[in-house]
Order: sequence, then structure tokens, then C-alpha cells
Amino acid sequence: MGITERRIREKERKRSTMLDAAESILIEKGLDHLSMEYVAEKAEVSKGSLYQYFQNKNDLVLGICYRATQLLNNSFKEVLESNRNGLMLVRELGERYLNYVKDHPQYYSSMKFLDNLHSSGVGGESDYLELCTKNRQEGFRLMVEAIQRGIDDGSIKNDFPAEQLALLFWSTSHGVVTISYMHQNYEHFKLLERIGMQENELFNAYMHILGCGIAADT
Amino acid sequence: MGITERRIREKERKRSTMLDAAESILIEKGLDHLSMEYVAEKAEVSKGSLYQYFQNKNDLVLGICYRATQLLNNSFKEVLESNRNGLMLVRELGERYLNYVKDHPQYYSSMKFLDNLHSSGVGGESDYLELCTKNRQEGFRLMVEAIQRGIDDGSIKNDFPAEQLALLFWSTSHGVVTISYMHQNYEHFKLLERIGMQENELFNAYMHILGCGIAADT
DNA sequence: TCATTTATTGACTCGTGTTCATTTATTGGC
DNA sequence: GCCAATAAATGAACACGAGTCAATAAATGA
Repeated sequence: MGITERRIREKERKRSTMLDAAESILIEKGLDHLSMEYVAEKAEVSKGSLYQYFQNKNDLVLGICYRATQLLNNSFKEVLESNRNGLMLVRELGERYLNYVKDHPQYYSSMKFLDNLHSSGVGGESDYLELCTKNRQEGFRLMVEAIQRGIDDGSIKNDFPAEQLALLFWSTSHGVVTISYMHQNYEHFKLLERIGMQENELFNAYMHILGCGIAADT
Repeated sequence: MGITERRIREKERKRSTMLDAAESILIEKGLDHLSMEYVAEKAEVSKGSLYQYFQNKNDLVLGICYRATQLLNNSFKEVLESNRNGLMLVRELGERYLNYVKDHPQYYSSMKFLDNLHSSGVGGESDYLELCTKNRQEGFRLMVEAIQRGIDDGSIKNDFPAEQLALLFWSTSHGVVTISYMHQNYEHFKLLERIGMQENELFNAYMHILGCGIAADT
């Protein structure tokens, strides 16, 4: 049956169009100003149609988040294909994360949205929710792998299990990246300027401090 | 005129009652389920009355955030009254921050709300917004002071200016505390369990890593 | 060609933030 | 104690956006 297959492809294409519309709104107006009405208008469909492709608004935003996590994970996987030592890999992961936020702030905001859902109980039904959560776990797993390789190759000290170091790296880098994000996207956020710090200095300092903490003694 | 003074006091008392109501809702239901209607009901006033005391919903939530930042800053100030060395002070600040989130999750959620406003442009008019922002800056300043004292007394190395270290400590600890918050408040967040980590281990590991990074060589 | 299934639509409901004309309470002067 | 003036409280009314659904249009296959 080629027809039902084409139907499915068509449906996926339309869903993608709608996500494109939502994404462009996210870029130009931000999550606060993303309404189903506006997405429908941009995608040139009716509001009702949106609900044939997404269970609700959360689901739609998580649809973008799914793209976001896919892209980030793919970038991380690339890093792990290199055969540098583990510490270098970790550094590279951090750098990629930072650049990712800079290049795709709309994706980052969708990931913040996911985190909010995670920390405030469930947010209604959404098929994408599970997919996003899985992707995030996969991303974390990639960090664990990088660190484990570092422990194995001796570039990272083994004071802590790889998972625990990964969690620390995950959470702290999240904090640093958030600062960077605010600096990029919020006019009135002048913290970096106020303390006379360049943005890349922030990351370098972070990696320096972290490096001292986790690098094996040479 | 004792009467206008009493009026002002009365007004402040009522405002406080309303904030109490809002806070109790925040505790039992969370920010997502905080509606002006519900706050009015809890505070035993009409919905319209709320708007005589708060400019809008954001303002009300930021009213709670004001309490939150006051409490946290006072706790930080206490720490700085001690005359331990700077590194110990920094550690104590982190520990207090962690306990604060554990003891007052509703305050933490209001501070997250403030951060969201900060990173998504302004959120309408609110007198409390400025007050909260000021308080946050003051909190940051206290961190800078602790670190500066550490640099001065030699317990913290001077690779970076105090402000930059403070920003790193600020942002990274925020990330770690967020994990802890999710672990406390979100049933399905089992990351720590999954990697076989106790909650206090997370903080200790964080301080250990950070300590290696910033402590002066002994 | 036509019955059946699938997709699309926009008017509708419903919840919630916000406003405002009206009502009620408080004050100060007589 | 009474009355005008001021302040506070109220809830009906409005705005806006999420989500629903009966009606309509399009696509399919016999």
C-alpha cells in the first residue's frame, strides 16, 4: 500500500511545517508570545488543524524540544568519535554546548521548557515528552562516556564514579550556559559587563576551574 | 497624623496576608496552579482587592520573590559575620543555599520565576521587580565579598578576579541546587537514584571539585 | 459515480488575568 | 450624631488564549 505510506509521509511533512512555524515564532518573539493561534496563522492552517498533529500546546513545544535534543546529541556524538583523551572530549562537549546555545537560542528555550515540566510535575499528555526525556538521558549518557574514557585513559582522576562527575559537569555547565544565554538574549542583563568579563572568558574560567578539579595530576 | 500612618501599616499588613495566602498555595500546589482567584479565596478577599495591593500577577509572585531574596541574603550576611577564612565562607554559602532550597522550595520557585522574567525580557510593570533584582545583585555582592576575603587571606588562589570567581560559583551552584530541587520536588526525577548517588554526596562532590579548582595550593 | 473514510475548519466553551462602575466603609468637620 | 468627601472592596464584565466539536471539504476505492 503506497498510499498509506505517502499519507504518513505527508502527515509528517505537515507536522514539520507547523514546527517550523512555531520555531520561527520562538526565534522572533520568544516562548511567552507563542500562541496556538499565531502558530496556525504562520503555518497557514486553522487552529483546529494543529490539534490533529499535536496533542496540545505543550506537545507542540516539546516537538521543537525534540529537534533541539536531537541536534545537540548528534553534535555530542560527533565529539565522541574523535580519539582525543577524555578530558579533551569533556572540554569539547562543554564548548559545543555553549556554541549550541548561542546558535540556537530557540532550542535552548525549548529545553528549558522541558526542564520546567520535569521540575513541576507532569504537563499533560504528550508523546514528545517521552522522546525528549529519552534524548536528554542519551545526552547525559554521552557525557558519562566521555568522562569514563577520561578515567580509563588517565586524563581524569578517579575520585568519583564517571556518572557522578558527569552529573556535576552537566549541572554546572548548565548554570554557566544559562548566564551566557541571558547575556545573549536579554538586553538588560549586564552582569558580565558590570564585572568586566568577556563571554568567552567565562567559559574558559569555568573549564579552568573544572579542569583543576577533575584533571588527573600530571 | 497618626491615622495615615496606621492606614499605611494596615495596608502593609493586608498585603502581607495576601502574600501569605499566595505562599501557601505555592507550597501546596506550585506556581502553575497559582491563580489570582485562588489567592483571593485563600486570603478571604475579592479578586479585585488583590489588584489594589499588587499591580498584576507577576507583581504578586515577585512579592514572594522579594521575601525569598531577603531571607537568602540575610542568611548570607550571617555567614559573612564569621571570621573564618574565605574558602570556608564560600563553602558555607553554598551549603546554606542548598539548605535554603530544601527548606523553602516555594521561595526557590519564585526566584526561578524572577530568572525567567530576566531572561525573557520584561514581564509587565512591577515595583517588586526592581526590588528583587536589587536583592539578587546584593546576594551576588556578598559572594564576591566572601571570595575577595579568601583571596586576601590566601585561602583562595588569585588566578581570577573575585567577581569572576563569584559569577562562576553563582552559576555553577545554581545548576547543582537545581538538581537537588528537582530531586526533592519531582516524583519522577530519579537521576540521582539511577546513578546511585545520595543528595549530600552531590554537594560534597561539587565542593570538592570546586575546592580543587579555587583553593590556593597549601 | 458515489459511499466511506480522513482532514480541515472556525465558531464555541471554558478558564483566567485584568478592569471598572458600583457599593460599602472610613474619615474629618459641624 | 449627621453628612459630605475620600478610600477601600466588590463582583460583573471584558480580553485573550487553550482546547473542543459539529459541520464541511477532500481523498479514496469500489
